[in-house]
Order: sequence, then structure tokens, then C-alpha cells
Amino acid sequence: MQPEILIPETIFIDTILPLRHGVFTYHLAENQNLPSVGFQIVVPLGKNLYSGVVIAIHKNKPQFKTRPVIFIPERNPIATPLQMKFWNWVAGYYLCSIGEVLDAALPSMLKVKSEAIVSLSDGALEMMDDPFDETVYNYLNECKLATINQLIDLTKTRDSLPLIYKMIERGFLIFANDKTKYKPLIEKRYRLKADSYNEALSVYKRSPKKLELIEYLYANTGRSKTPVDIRSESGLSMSIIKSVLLGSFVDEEITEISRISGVFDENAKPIVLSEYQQKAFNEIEASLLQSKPVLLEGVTGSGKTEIYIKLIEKAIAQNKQTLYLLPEIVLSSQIIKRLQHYFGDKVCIYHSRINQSERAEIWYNILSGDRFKVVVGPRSAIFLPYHNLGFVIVDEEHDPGFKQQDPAPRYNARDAAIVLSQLTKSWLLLGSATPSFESIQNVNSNKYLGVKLTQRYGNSPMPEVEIVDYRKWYRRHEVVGHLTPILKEYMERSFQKDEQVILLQNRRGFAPFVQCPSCGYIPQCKHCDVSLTAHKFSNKLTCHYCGYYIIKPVKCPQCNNDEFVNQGFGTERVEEELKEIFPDKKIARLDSDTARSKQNLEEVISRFAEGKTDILIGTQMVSKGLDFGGVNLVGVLNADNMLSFPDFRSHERGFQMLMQFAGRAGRRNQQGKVIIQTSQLDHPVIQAIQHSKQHEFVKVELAERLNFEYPPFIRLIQLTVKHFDRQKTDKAAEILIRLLNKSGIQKILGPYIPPIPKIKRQQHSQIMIKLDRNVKLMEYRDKVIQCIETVTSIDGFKSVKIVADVDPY
DNA sequence: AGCACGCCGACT
DNA sequence: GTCGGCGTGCTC
Repeated sequence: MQPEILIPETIFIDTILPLRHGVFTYHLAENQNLPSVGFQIVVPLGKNLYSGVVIAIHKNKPQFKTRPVIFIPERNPIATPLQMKFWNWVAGYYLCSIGEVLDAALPSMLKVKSEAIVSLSDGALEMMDDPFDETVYNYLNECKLATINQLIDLTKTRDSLPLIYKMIERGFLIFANDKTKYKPLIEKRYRLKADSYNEALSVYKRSPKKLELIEYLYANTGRSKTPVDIRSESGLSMSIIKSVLLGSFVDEEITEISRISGVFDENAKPIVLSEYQQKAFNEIEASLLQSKPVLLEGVTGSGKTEIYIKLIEKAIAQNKQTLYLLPEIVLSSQIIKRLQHYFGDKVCIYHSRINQSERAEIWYNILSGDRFKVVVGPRSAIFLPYHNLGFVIVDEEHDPGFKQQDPAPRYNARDAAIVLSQLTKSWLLLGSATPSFESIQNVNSNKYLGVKLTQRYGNSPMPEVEIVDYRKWYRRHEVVGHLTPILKEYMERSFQKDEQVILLQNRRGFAPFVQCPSCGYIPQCKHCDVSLTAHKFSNKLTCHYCGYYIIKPVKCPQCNNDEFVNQGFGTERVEEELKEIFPDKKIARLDSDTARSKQNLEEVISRFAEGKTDILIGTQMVSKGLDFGGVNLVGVLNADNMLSFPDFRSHERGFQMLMQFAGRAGRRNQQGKVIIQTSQLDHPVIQAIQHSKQHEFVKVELAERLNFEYPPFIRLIQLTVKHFDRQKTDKAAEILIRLLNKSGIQKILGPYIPPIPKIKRQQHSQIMIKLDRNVKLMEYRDKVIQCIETVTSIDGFKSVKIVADVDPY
């Protein structure tokens, strides 16, 4: 059976599969239509079927034996040739496979192998020869269509998938022409049939509830209603409603509706830019028209959003799509609402928490439809199938949330978006109140135009920052529940004016660690080199790295002493202390524990926005995007842990965090107040903020980066070596360094043991490669990959994992 | 990702 | 002596 020899010109299809290996080659059977690049096709791999995306079509027979493409769905293409280019770039730059990029890009609904739908072939009855066949036959004879997954569920045999695959090969089953699982959402509306009012009344005369419903429908003659409308407007129960709607007195209307609803506000006031906004707008537009990217530096409240909206209007006028990237979508609801008000259902929000059907709908709409002009989303939105992209906005471009840390691709969406804008010749606009040093450097070197919005809305003054010496008050024993008297007094004053307060403590949980006062024992994670964080409400000690937890022990396991002392403090503890200090105030907490569910998060935010909460305490989440009118005072309980990140970006990060948080204070023409409690009064970040010398600060920091050869002046590749055995890890790292040196890579730091040497039972060692900005990354990329492969192919080192992270953040 | 092949510990 | 643990390598 070697069909590829018999057919003179076999066509081969290179297909991306969502796997580490990436691209696999198949051949096209004679009777199959030729797919194009970007088509989704179903192919066999081992004993499984996968759906992959066609990346190349050619006639070069590979050395290995190819298997045939199984099925080409009708709804195609699924991706654009441009995306293939872009994904290739992401895989190449971030040292991962294109399969991993595909995995990050496609909504899972569009990549499941089981989505393919099969039915019986005409000759199936004659081919049936075992009980398995019979089960499938009987089922499909009844239902006609089934997904492969349904058949697997039905048969429940260990090897059902290969058996089903064989059935397809044998021609017992055929692929039904594509109906993917994704279906448009249907809405059913009802109205009373003309002239049936009196008849209905007499039929239901013994049923007062049903009569009530008929009256309601009669009162709404001419208006069709959904069952949910009816329930909420009439107050009747769903069972009554259902029984009447199923009866013969109503007409049913079925309409296809979108799962994505925009809230277009017809009364939205047209945007009128202030004089300084207009000036900025003109500069930006002029620059973009010359294809020069722009960095818009605007303090919180300076009106960046209006300028974005005006520019988006320009893009729409040219019939172009806009990509609006945000670091964290759930915390940006205000911006999204405003965009929806102006652009209505032309806006599409690509959430991390929206369901798969919506994702599929959005995907296809962006690919082929012209419905969405503005796509708002977090980092994954860069992978959507734009066909007419003309404008890319990266808002809060400094935010570390744009960098994906864990599964590959370890990409920075800001940087990838820059490349995307180049590939599509789109306008590029980066915005931030505290731009990254990378972007500042791009302005300094004239690659970008820098535009500044220095004034706040309606000329409201910048908030006043007060640095409070935490240690001084602590020594005087005047700190109450981590509030210095100064912060406490300002809070009381705010409450007197009926204002709300936001507090920041960048640690979640109750206490970062607990300790036995008698022997000094600190409970540690079993799998990681970190102490366990106490969580009060669950009475657990939890590891924030691997999720391991223990119930808080009653007695010290070392010395049997029967108490543990909480050391340090997190948001939970602050919340509890605040309840004691301000017993009559409503306090809410916002951190990744309380934000776990979307409802909860939205509730916390909306309650605070409505003024139902007096104090909001949270981690850095509270400094992102939230825009509350009633806040004039914000306080940082302990800035110290924001000043000591263990890397070269620590000052930049601390500065950005504190500045972003300070921006939450004082809107609506009032001067806000920012209190920062710290014990590091002389810290350069604190100094810069206290004396509002941010430009000085940036200058000094950039000079240091240049001097010590760090980004943005050079490029970093971080290699992390992981193994269960410390000695193996260290040895592997050592070998790796030697190999890297030998292959001509000059500047290598390490190997060093990171601050947390062991995570999830893996011992870590790190190596940092410094590359000059002007070198071709692709040359070095191959060298680095080769060195990694060499190390992991040595006997005894095969279980060593080496992770490469380009431009670590 | 899934699966097979293969080499070391606890067991009918 | 076998069963099964998961470490390793392969699938076009």
C-alpha cells in the first residue's frame, strides 16, 4: 500500500499541530480538494486525529512515509497567511515551536480533534462485522450525525479512537460536511396570535395564572417577548410561561442573535478634545501618517482615552480594524464601556474568561466579517485572524502582564504587537503614564515620536505625595494595625468628607510566613524553597508557587510549643485590622484570592464604584485601570517590598507601581493625597516620587543600564536549567555555559542559583546571555538551541529541562 | 498531547 | 518470578 508512488504528482501539506514538534507533513488523497495556507484540516497522528492548520503546500516528497489528510472542513480558512508569518516570527524570536504558538492562538473549540462530525456511509451496513461496528451503526442510524467524541463516549472501549479512525479509513464512516460544534445562538420570542385572545381566555378560565399571562401578552400585542422578559415583567413562574408558550395561542419567532453584545449609547456626547489634547492628537496623527510609531505618555486622568477614540475613528473611516491591547481586561471595564458607548457593536471584547462559543464567533467574525472594527483584548488578542488591521494600540505598555511567563510561547505581547503592526503596516501607538525604559529609549533614539500629556482633565492638580517614615512611628509604638498615625488621620478626614480610601499592600494572604517563637521554626513548602503563607479564613498555610498547603498546625512540629506567630502582613491581615480600627466602615479586599471568580471581582469593583464600600484594600490589582471618582486618598502600607524585586528592573518596576497607584488619587478637580509608608526613605525610587523627579530618575537609571549592559541597550536571553537533583542541575548549567562560550557567545552571566532555588520539586539554575541589540537574533537563536539540545542529549542529562526566555520580564 | 517501549520496586 | 510505576522518545 504505497499510494504516494503510484500517483505521479502527490501534493504534500505541511501542517501545524498544537504540539511541541510543530509541523507535520501529510499527503492529499486524489479525491480531496486542494486546501490553501491557513486552512484547518483533520489529520492522523499516531492513534489520534488532530486538527491542524496548513502552513505550506508543496510537491517535495519527504523521506518519511506520509499519511493522508483525513478531512477538510468546509468552513475554511481558519487563519490567514499573515498569521502564518506572524506565528513564525513569534516561534522564531521566542525560541519555541510554531505548534506552541498555534496552541496559544486558537480558541480550544477550533482545535479539538473531536469536533469533526461523522455519519454512516452508504455501504456501512454491508461492511459491518463486529460488535463495535454494530454499536456505532445503531447509534448513527438513529442520530445520523455524531462527533467523534460522542462515539468515544458511546463505545467506552479503551481503543475506540483508533477503531473509529479505522472505520473512517475503511469507508464505514464518512465525515459529514462540516457542521462544527459552534452554532449561532438562537433567541426565541413569542407574541399572542392575532384574534386568539378571546379563545385563550375561555380555554384558561380555570387557571388564573395562565389568564394573567394572556392578559400580559394581550397588553403587549405587537411586541414579541422572550420568556425571560415575560418572567421579569409579569412576575409569573417559568413553568406557567412555558406551558402557555407551548400552547396554540402564541406565535414563535426565531432570530439569530450575537453572543457578543455591545452597549451603544446613542446619547454619548461627541468627544471634544481640549486644547492640549487636540495638540497632542495632531502631533500623533501626523506621525502615524508617516508610519512613525508614537509613545503617548500621559499621567492618569490626562485624557488618553479620548485621543485613542478619535484615532480609532480615523482608522474606521479608512475601513481598518483596530487592535486595542490592555494588560488586564477585567480591571479595565471603564475603558471598555467607553469604547462600547462610542463604537457600539463594532467593538469586540476578547476576554480570558469568555466562553469558547463566543471565542469561535469572534474568531470567524474578525477573519471574514466586517462587523468588528475594534478588538479589545489582553495579550492573546494579538493572535486573532485580522484581515484588515490598520491600527495597533498598546495601552499601559509598561505592564509586566503583557509578558507570558509560563507555558511557551513566552512572548511579550507589546513587542509582538509592534512586529504585528510592522507586518500589517498598521499605525502603532503605545500609551502609558509610566512608560517602559524600552519605549523611552525608542523615543530617545528617534525610532518613536514621544508625545506627552502633562495636564490632567479640567486642569486638576497632580496628587500630593507624602512619604511617611514607618520605622520612626513603629519605634514610638504608635503604629496601629500597620497604619501610622499620619495615614490614619488622613483616612479619618476622608471619611468625614464622605470620601473613599484605597490602600495598597502588595502581598496577599494573612501573613507571608509564620514562626514558632520558641525555636524559630518556619513552616516551609515541601516542594519549593519558600515559606508558607498563612491564610486566615481557610486556616491554611499555602505555597504561592505550587499551591501546596497544610492546615495550620496547632503545635510546633519541632519543639511542641503551642503557638505560631504571624510574621509580616498581607491583605487579609490588613482587612482584619481595619475592621477593628474602623468598625463602622465597609471594607472590601481585592487580590487574586477574592478575584478568583469573575462575579466576585465585578461585585467588589462595582460596589466600590457605587460608594457602597469605604475602604478598598488590595494588592497591585488596585493600581490598575480602576477609575473611581470618590477617591482622594490612597495609601501604600509598606512600599519596601515593592522596592526590592530581585532583578535589574527592580527600580523601574517599583517606580511604575507606585506611580500607577498614586494616579488613583484625586479626580474631579480636587487635589488627591498619596501616603507612602516605607522604611527606605533614601531609596532612589522613593526620592524620585517624593520630589517628582521622574525624568531625572529615568535618566540616571538608563545611564546605569547602559553602563552595566542591560536592556534596553542589549537583549537578554535567560536560560533556566531544571532538575530534581541539585548536582545534576549545576553540572548541566556548567556544561551549557561551556558550550555557549565555545559557540562564540561572549557575554554570559551565571550560572547562578535564583532567589528561590527549588520550585515544584525542581532545582533551578540560571544563565543569562547578553546579546548586542544589532546582532541578528536568529543566528544566535540556532546556536542557543543547539547548545541546549547538546546538553539534554548527554546520557544522564536527558531528564534535565532547559527553558529559554527571550526578553525576560 | 497521547501512546508505546523500557527499566526498576512491591506483590498476587 | 510478574504488575505497574513513570522516564524517554516518537508520531508526519
